[in-house]
Amino acid sequence: MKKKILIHDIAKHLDVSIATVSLVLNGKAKEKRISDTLAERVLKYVEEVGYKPNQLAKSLRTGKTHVIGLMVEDIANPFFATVAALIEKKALARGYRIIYCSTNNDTAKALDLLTMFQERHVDGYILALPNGVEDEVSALVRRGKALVLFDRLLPGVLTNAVVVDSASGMYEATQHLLGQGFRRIALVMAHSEQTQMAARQQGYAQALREHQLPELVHEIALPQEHEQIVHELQLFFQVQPACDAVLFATNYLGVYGLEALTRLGKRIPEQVAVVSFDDNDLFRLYSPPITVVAQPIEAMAEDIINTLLSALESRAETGRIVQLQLAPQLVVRSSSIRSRGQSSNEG
Amino acid sequence: MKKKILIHDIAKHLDVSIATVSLVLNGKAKEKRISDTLAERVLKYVEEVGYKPNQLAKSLRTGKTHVIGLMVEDIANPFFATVAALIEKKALARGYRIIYCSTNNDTAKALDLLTMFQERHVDGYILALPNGVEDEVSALVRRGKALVLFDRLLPGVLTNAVVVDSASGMYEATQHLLGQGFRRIALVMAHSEQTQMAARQQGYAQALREHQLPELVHEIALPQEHEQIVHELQLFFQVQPACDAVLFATNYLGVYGLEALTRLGKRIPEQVAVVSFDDNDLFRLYSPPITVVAQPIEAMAEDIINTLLSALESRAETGRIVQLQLAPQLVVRSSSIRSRGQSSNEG
DNA sequence: CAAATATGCTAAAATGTTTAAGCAAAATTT
DNA sequence: AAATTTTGCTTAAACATTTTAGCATATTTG
Repeated sequence: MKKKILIHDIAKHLDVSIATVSLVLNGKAKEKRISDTLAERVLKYVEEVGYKPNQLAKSLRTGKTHVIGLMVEDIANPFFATVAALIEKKALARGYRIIYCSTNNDTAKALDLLTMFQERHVDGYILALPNGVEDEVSALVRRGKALVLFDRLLPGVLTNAVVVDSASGMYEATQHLLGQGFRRIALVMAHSEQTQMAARQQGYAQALREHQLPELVHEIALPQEHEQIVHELQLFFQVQPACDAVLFATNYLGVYGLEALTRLGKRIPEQVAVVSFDDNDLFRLYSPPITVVAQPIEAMAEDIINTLLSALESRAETGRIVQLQLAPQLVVRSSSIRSRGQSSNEG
Repeated sequence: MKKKILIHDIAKHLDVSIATVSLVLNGKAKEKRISDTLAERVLKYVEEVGYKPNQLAKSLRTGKTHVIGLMVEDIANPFFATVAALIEKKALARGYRIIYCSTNNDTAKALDLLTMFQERHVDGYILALPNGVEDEVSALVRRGKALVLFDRLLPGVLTNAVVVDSASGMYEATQHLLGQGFRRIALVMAHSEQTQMAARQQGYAQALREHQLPELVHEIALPQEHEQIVHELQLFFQVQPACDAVLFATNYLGVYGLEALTRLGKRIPEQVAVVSFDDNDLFRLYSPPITVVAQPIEAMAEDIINTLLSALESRAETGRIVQLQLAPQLVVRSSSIRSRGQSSNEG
């Protein structure tokens, strides 16, 4: 087992000071007037023996870890998993590592994790949070930490954010159903104060209001057992037989909803038309394919990491706040809704 | 902005030495004969001002970070995402943090990430690796690092591992199809030397051999564009019209496969029966529901973290190697296979 | 009562870097 | 030739802890 090689060993072998080696390695050779010949000798030897500085020591001294903390609702949720995968990839390419955690929408857990991120001295924060952590996040903002919220905002916290325009996405989806002739349109959403949830309901409500139709909202309390939720939805669809279409506010609600409808033997869209927020494999390949409000995941990831990195790099101009609102896209899939006999698979 | 409080500040305020505070905080008060009264005073004041030791300094000094590096193939793959979420949860409960990364089955990226893990001084490694990193992993094992492989082994590397018995899972699945009367059974797998892939093919091959039936294997080269893969599968199913059933070796291949079959308008199971390794929402809710070889994800996560933590804690007995092989479960879903009269939504 | 032991704490080294400040020699200016 | 500037490097402090070795004082033992 070869001993770990230190900067000290490099210096000794080359018969120079530790400082010299460090300066060369950090690209400050010119600035600090280390001669080119020596700088090259150092680099060559470092390469030769494969010396890698101890990151812990480095971080302790500089206060930078090159680690970004990413907090999502649930890493097993395809939306968050995909965003996380993309962010990780883009961050890695820019020299940053990601450490990610799921809050499961639990305020206490989110607080714990925020503390953990601070203990780990993450350089920046990317956060999709439950409500109830406003104070802690405000404190981070006040301390000038690089931070960007995504998916949802935090009421009363003014900081960088990248979100999707949920309201107009849901408005469009509702309009689409109305355009297809549906009149009793239900909305299934998570019981939550989160901003994106509220916006989705708002978009739905507005479209119905414009047609002077009543709202039919069902809120699911979370977290709950899978089986429990499906059961609750089955009951809802039985008690609410009048509804001829349903909107699901998130992809997991859509999945549960399809399961409930399948169990009840309801035919889609003849008995109930279905539209969900968020796309996924199931909706795309289900028969009939499910129309969705798709989020621009790739663009979100790009915007998130860009916003964070520019916040990180421009330590000086602390005032700057970037708030981006991206447009979701209605992906209409069941072309044969309300029309019979069409058996074509559209592209 | 309040200044960060240090152990030094605590010591000064209580008029004791830094060493005393540190010893008390690390539970060595008794051992080092710090009086109970003083120990309590320290703890009380620490609590009062909310002092938290700097983890970087601590790690630098002790060599422990309480961080575990988890490497998966793709965090956006539901199997890995779920395993990751469970491991994270269990690790957190035992005082460890997880930092995870996706290799995308890219050897170079995996090597990079292994280096990154070492630079970050992770205490332990949980790894689902592509081939080609045997030497580096062997080096880690030799250096006595706490490590556990999962999902797949690494040829020639003898160390802790938690895997599923892919061969018998696939054998059972193939037997199931044979029992249903299918005779031209194809296997779609990823082109890869990975042990779990080989085992899956082997299970399939054995079942066919026992019935003296020919193998019909199609290997997909990865990584490749989504669209490209689906297209390739469409071609396969057109060129291979003789096959009456198909096994997919992973969940993402199953998803692509369903997409290809849907586009070709093939009816399942009348024209082609489908079984996939790995479960997911799509297979469960597809109509008809898809039979799968489900992996015991919860048990895997539990075994993985237990194996790792005991490796971490028993630094002494370095010889001990734990290799677990878990049984997958065939979940038969399409009860009506080979029976007619499914009046489905042909619209 | 001297010697040995126990008690309760502290000084300082160690962890592995970065970087501000500074110093001698060489080069340039006056 | 003295003064000044530039060059090329080094010294040592700082980052925030843990932990070994040890030092007084108090207590017990012989």
